[in-house]
Amino acid sequence: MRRHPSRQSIKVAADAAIFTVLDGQLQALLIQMKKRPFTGRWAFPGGLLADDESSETAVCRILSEQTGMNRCYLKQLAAFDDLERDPLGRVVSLAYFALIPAAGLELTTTDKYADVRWWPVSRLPELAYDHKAVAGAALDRLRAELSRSNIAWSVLPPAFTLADLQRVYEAILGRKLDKRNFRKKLLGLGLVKTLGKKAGGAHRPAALYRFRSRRTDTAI
Amino acid sequence: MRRHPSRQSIKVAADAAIFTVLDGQLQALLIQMKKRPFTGRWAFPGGLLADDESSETAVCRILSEQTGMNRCYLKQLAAFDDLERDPLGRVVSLAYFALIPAAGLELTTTDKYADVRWWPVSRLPELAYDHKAVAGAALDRLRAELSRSNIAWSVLPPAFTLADLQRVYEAILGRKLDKRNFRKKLLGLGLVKTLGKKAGGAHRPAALYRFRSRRTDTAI
DNA sequence: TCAAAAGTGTTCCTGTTACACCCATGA
DNA sequence: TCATGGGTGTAACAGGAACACTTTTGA
Repeated sequence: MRRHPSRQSIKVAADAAIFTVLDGQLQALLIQMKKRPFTGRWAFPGGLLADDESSETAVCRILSEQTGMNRCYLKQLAAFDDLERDPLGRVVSLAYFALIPAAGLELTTTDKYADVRWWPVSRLPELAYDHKAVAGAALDRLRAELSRSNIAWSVLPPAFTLADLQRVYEAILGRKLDKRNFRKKLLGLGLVKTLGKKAGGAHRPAALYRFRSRRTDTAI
Repeated sequence: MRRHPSRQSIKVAADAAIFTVLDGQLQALLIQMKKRPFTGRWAFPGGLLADDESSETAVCRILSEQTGMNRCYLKQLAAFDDLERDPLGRVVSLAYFALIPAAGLELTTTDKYADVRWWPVSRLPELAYDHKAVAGAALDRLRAELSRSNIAWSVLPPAFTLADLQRVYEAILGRKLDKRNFRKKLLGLGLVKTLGKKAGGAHRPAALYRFRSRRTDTAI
């Protein structure tokens, strides 16, 4: 029996698990809650959808409001719908994830939140709602995408060295990679193209590369 | 600005893309709509969540009501939330998918629907809502799961031959597989265990196998 | 004895891993 | 001249794909 569908009182929210590579570490963008019952806890940015908004539109608006972040390419992660995930009422959350460059992003939040900042994923604080599960799923997915797509591109500037790229991979995967194998594979994929030389630090300059295609596509 | 969240009027539904292998073909379970504007069109079983139901509970209830199907192990596919996906109002759909045995399932629907039946995925009728996109995503996912998990188990009886298993793989993937490679790989995985002999048809009897573990787990 | 499906190995190719040394530069 | 990070090749291995004949049975 369908039970009073016209009186359904479930709300729909969107949450965003945003990652970057900063200081050689994979980091996640979290906001600190003010309102009860999660006062002081950290959470992924998120909020309810407007009636005339798709979840993807909503998550972009919410990110802009709660973190100061604009423009991003998000992918849908999953729906989270445990009955008890929000103690204040029944809310189904559509979670998105993305990898973005931290450089040039000025983090600012509203007075509804106490703070916004990057947290290394290896040392996340206690999270509100069911965001620990969201974080786990997003991390798994991000790592899976890394080998299946060119998602790493989104975290790098237009020109970069292969060592830069390798550091991004290592930060996301959380383990060291072999330099020769990494270069062989990446160059073999033909996704990057060499440019000139880098006036590098105090040592031998590294070759600079750029991506052949700039879009973050699924499946190489 | 969050726009009147307390007055949000989005509804949440769950849809189920159920597949089986029947007559050597991959088939999908569809119901035929009566109500406008999709009168006569076919759709995946689905409906609104009750307030106290998780989407997974809801999809099981809905399947039981609309198709007569009980007990199933569903996996979440994705959320579909185009603003225009339901012409009667804003409905976000959480789509699930599963592979089940057709044998022993008596298909029955309610008077809200005109019919329920299996349709070969190679010749699906025109679908209601955005169910064409749901079907595409479910098929992609089903095929991906096939090589990553033991999902094929759910479509087979307790005892089966390797030829049976191969036919299931071929039906789902939509292409022929090499017999020797298939057997080598499957036996190498150590997921199946031999039993006795089959009093097969008019020819050499095939060895029977059973699954070592009966549960449909992700990742072999 | 024949028709039909069951069963069986090897070779090739490709992609992944492990591994150590020389090069170019600025300080 | 030296410290530092940049850059390079090869051998072993594993997994996937192609490919054809013999075996067992009931009719």
